[in-house]
Amino acid sequence: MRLNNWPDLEALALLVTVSELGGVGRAARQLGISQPSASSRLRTLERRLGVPVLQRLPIGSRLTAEGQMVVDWAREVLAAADALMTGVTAMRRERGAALPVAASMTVAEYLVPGWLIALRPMEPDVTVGLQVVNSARVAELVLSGEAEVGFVEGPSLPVGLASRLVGRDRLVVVVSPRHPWARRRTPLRPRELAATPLIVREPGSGTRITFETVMARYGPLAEPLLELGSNSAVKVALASGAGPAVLSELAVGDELAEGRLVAVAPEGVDLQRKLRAVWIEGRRLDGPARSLLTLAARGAAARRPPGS
Amino acid sequence: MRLNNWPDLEALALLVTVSELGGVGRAARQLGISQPSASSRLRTLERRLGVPVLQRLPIGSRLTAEGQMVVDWAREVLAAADALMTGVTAMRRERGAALPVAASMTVAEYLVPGWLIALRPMEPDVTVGLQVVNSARVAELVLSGEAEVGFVEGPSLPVGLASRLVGRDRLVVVVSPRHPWARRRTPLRPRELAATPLIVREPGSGTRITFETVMARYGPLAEPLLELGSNSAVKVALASGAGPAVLSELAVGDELAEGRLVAVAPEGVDLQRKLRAVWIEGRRLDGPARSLLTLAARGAAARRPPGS
DNA sequence: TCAGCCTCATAGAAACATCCTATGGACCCG
DNA sequence: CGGGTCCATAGGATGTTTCTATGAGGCTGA
Repeated sequence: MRLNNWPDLEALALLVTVSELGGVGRAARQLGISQPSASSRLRTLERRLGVPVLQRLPIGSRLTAEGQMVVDWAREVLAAADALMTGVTAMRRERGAALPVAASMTVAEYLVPGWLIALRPMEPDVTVGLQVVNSARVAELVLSGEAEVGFVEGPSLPVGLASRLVGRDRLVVVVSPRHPWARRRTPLRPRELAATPLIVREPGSGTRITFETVMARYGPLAEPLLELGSNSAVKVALASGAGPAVLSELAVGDELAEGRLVAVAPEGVDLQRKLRAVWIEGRRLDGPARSLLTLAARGAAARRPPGS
Repeated sequence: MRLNNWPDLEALALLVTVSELGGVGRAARQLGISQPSASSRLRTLERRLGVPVLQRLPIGSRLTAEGQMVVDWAREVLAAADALMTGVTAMRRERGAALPVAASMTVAEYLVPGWLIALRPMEPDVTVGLQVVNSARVAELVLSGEAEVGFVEGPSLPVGLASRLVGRDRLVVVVSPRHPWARRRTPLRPRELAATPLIVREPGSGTRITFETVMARYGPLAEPLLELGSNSAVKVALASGAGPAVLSELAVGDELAEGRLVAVAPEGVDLQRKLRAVWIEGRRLDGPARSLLTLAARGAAARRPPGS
């Protein structure tokens, strides 16, 4: 992760806008900067990338073939940055949010920003506040009224709360492709898994609790190999070849799809868990809260696995 | 897509490094900048985000809970930016690349950067050159020796080329959740699909050719509603509610999972296609080319759908 | 108890990039 | 050939980042 030579997100956003509007000046106007400023920024970007991305014509500007690719990649970067900023903005509002939300870490990290981005065009004036806490505390916050909607993971559902399924998640045992388990032919027995020191999330996290609850009947768990405070810290440890880890499928979906990590399914163990929206029982949600729930549930419908 | 207030990628990379090394000064040293510079940049980042992310202690710095989230989100942003820069860097090298590669657009856009990032630690000194062209031209470039390895999509495989499966992809018919088809209960008949004007990629693209080849037997296709030059341009059109589009599943995986787009499967039509690495028949690949193929094939194994 | 070593923060000057307004060159159209 | 579009360049103001040098605080071991 070297520091230098990262592209400038504002320049990328400008380029994307140029590709949509077909002109440097038009894009500048839309983004509220002057045309020469846009022109110069795009030139700087091109120099930095080392590839011409724009074909300047007297009637506007079109992308080169390379520019096409850059724009598509840039959209991914900007989408991730938008998720970051949306999440941070929601976390910043402690008081005074029109829609206070509490979510457990995995849901907050991987799902909430997407929902908020989708919510924005539907409810442009609503400020959402986000508290990231463990599932037990989510329930407390919702019951006390400090959060209007909560999102929890894991098996238990406190009384007094109504809930709706917003997604399913599965804990997966993953190893680096270089790890011996990546090539094992014999199935992984639950007892062997229980006896193996693992890289896990910190105590109290939903991921950890779910795993320990499910594994309880297969005997005592070995001491963790390593305890880390976030999903991505676990992934970093995995990347350097360290032992098996337990993570949410949401956290490692891309890595599994691209073969950067390998999942080892323990035989006969159901590590699926439900992700639920919760609110005070009997209370009728309306307005922004209702919109948010609809969005969240829509994702659940799409994500439902074929066999269930 | 407003211009202002995007986070600074260099600052995010710095924060991620701090989280890994546990200290501002240590991170600065690793990134080759001075410690006060790092300190000031992090302060600017915090002010911009509006949330304290670091707990400064006399023995180092630890992340706050918010900082943990920010770091995890930032890793996603930086991964996307890394893919962009890796792709652009590979495209820039016209001549003199130790490993010249040609790829069709979908493969180049969604898979090649990941492979190159994974290849980097294995072959640190190898410069990869990337040409993004349509599948027919990929075959030409490989046969003429201008590319050592090629990646193609689609049904046809020219003679004289050996190939290896590196992934499967499926074309999907997608609509926005607001489109009538998102709620249709009756199955989509191939003939109705053929008769519907669609948003499609430009003629000559692998996506378009595959679709037209498969649909040929269901009667003549309606004139396209819109022809666009890149996957993400199609997605933008979809987002504003426009009619059905045909895209690669690779391009819309996230949108489907999050419910931002809805897939409508045409009844009984197999839109799956194979993604293949190709090279000159009889030639034995070794060195970096072999490593690249191994990486690509590894992804294919992980991505193989359960039923095949 | 205190020197030495670590941590991060602050100060001030130099370098750099971006911003703007104003202008110029190229093209199209009536 | 004027008037509209487009993008590029020039020049000066502004703001940010960079560096080196120094300060404040805490741990550690003599």
